[in-house]
Amino acid sequence: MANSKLYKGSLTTIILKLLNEHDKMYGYEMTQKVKLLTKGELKITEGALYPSLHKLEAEGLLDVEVVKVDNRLRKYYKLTEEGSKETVNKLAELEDYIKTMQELVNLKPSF
Amino acid sequence: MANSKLYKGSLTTIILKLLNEHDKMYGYEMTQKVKLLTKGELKITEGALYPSLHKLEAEGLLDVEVVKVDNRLRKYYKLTEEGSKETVNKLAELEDYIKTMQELVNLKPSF
DNA sequence: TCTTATACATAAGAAATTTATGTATATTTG
DNA sequence: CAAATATACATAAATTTCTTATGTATAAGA
Repeated sequence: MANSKLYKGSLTTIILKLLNEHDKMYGYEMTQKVKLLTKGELKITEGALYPSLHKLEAEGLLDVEVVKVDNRLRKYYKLTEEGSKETVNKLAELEDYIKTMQELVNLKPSF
Repeated sequence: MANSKLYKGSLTTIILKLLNEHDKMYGYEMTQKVKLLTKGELKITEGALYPSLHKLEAEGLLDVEVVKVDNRLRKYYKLTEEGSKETVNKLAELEDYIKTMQELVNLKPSF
């Protein structure tokens, strides 16, 4: 519940990265995966996730396939070709940002 | 003009870090410093910066001192005691976040 | 049976930016 | 010397991107 707040702008990249490695995933699965991978550091809330998925789909970066499992719906998302390209961009962007911020916070009193 | 967009939430930490190393700085100076330090990667816009400085001051994290130089105003900001404490927290928070995100983006197809 | 987990969804509100303007003085450049 | 650029502040409107709060429905576990 604590400080698992996202730095705004990173959620899209997280989604794309997950789908880049997993071929297809559904929303709820993503929330659990991130919780597990980050040991609870990061919590993707459903209120942020589902609208994001819809937006990415509308932009043509994701395709969706609805499947019924155990009498419950699942919406499996996967990257489109355009989505794969955008993933490369977004990951590069994030890594640049991380690098830049890391340099900033590591600056010594001498700068 | 390109992709120098900030991940929302990081500006406050950047300001605090700058003041942690520099004792006192004025707003315009911060924009130039960050541009220089990050080779243009990051651009702190004045529309974001000045309201942030005002907020930090209102919260008691910064003290301000107005000085006239060359017939122009400068507002020098410095950390209060509380501001110094908060700087430690914010930096730790950011480093945690960076670490977590880096682990996420570096995951291999095996995860 | 009650709670928790699974699985989707949306709306209201908040936070933190971007973009667009505005004011004013100083300096550089053609 | 006029015009453009740099310095230095400021605020308002719009946008983006979340959080928080709700809601629906089924399944599983205590």
